[in-house]
Amino acid sequence: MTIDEQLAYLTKGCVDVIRREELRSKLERTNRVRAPLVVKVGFDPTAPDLHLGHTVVIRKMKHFQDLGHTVVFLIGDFTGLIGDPTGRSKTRPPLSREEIDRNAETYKTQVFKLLDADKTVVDFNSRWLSGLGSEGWIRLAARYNVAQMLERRDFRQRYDAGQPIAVHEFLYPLAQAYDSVALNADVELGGTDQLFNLNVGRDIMPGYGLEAQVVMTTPLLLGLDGVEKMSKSLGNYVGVTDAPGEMFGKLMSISDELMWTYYELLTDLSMHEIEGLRHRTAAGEYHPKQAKVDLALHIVTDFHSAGAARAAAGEFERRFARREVPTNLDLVRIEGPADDHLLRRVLVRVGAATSMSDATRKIEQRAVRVDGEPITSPTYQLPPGEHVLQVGRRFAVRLHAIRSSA
RNA sequence: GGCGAGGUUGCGGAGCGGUCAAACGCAGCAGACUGUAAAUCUGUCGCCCUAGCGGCUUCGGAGGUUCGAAUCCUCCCCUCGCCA
Repeated sequence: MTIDEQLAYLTKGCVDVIRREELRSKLERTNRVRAPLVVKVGFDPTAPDLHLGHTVVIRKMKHFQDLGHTVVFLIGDFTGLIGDPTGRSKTRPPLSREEIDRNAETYKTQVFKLLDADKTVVDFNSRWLSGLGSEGWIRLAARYNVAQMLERRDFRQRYDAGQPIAVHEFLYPLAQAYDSVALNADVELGGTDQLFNLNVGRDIMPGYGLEAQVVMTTPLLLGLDGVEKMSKSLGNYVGVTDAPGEMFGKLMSISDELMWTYYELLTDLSMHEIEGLRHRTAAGEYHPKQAKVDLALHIVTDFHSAGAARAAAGEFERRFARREVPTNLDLVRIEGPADDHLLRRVLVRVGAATSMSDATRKIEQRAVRVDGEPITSPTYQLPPGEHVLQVGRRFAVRLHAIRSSA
């Protein structure tokens, strides 16, 4: 790859690149002396449950790794004690060493689906921050001034509004910045919300006799709804540990428009290739559904395998496009007195309905089928034996009904 | 500290003594359609049952007034805006 191609690959999808020329000269130098760049990304030590939104920056790490650079996955176990300022939270209760280690392991199993485990450095910032000492902290704090701190928007707003800003809140960006010093980072990546913190590292490094790091930010990923950012609490997410079929199905539910954003942020395809696909779709040469299937295949392959992705695609086609009964259904035993075989109760029991009322509604809406036959009676009793129960298009199980008087 | 505004069903947001399980929008769920769990349209959207102009529990919390309260009164808790 030429330097220009490397630049394009590394900056694809990024919102800020500060500064592009510096990144270029770092790349030129590294190609010359064959020393990899140190690329640092910080992660919160609290329970990691990653979804595709988090993978945008992780994928960017991968891009650096693809080009032979050293990626440091930095777990902020020390900064976690401070908590990134939100204005509300006080210092957080410290996580125990065991909790931190456990969370780190969870991170690894999820993150190494994208990153190369052998080439990734996992580190903890307590390693240098807890030994910094009072003097070190004072020296560090002396590198920045209040006016600079107030450039951070939430600090500025609170200051202007006369709301309190605790002094320790200023320590967070400084600690994060010091991480860059300790690692002698060439590049720091983060979400757009991290721009200020990343820039602090950039600002203080020269004072420690180091070259300022390049700062790059990745955008927030929109969730499946295409409106809100992807978040677990909003339920519009795809978890990196989601099963292949679920992942595939969720991805097929995004809008045609959002699909192109996902192509940009969730695949390694170049912008040139993506634009090509987009034009062919607009021209009617490439079907939008096929484009979405291909996107889902890419992503499911990344987190599972090509085989699992193909299987998920086949199952999806069979189940939703052709409306056939899915294969490999779970088998649930329904055993008990007649009352337990009331269809509504069964729906709740197997998780197809959230309440008896919900189950009744679904039956009334002709959404419930037993052995392919729509059931419309709210008082339907499941006959003994084996049955396939389908509720709506997305839910199906095999049932084994056994009557007993007890 | 001073002065205001408000807490309603997942979210937003009506209601301001009975016809309120509570308008409307979003999300959700289901149906039709289709190129998919896209889009669009329709229905639904507290809980329970023997399914009915049925029963029960909801409108920050606790009391009270009334035949009857989400709607009025009292106290309490919390949030938010403006001034300092």
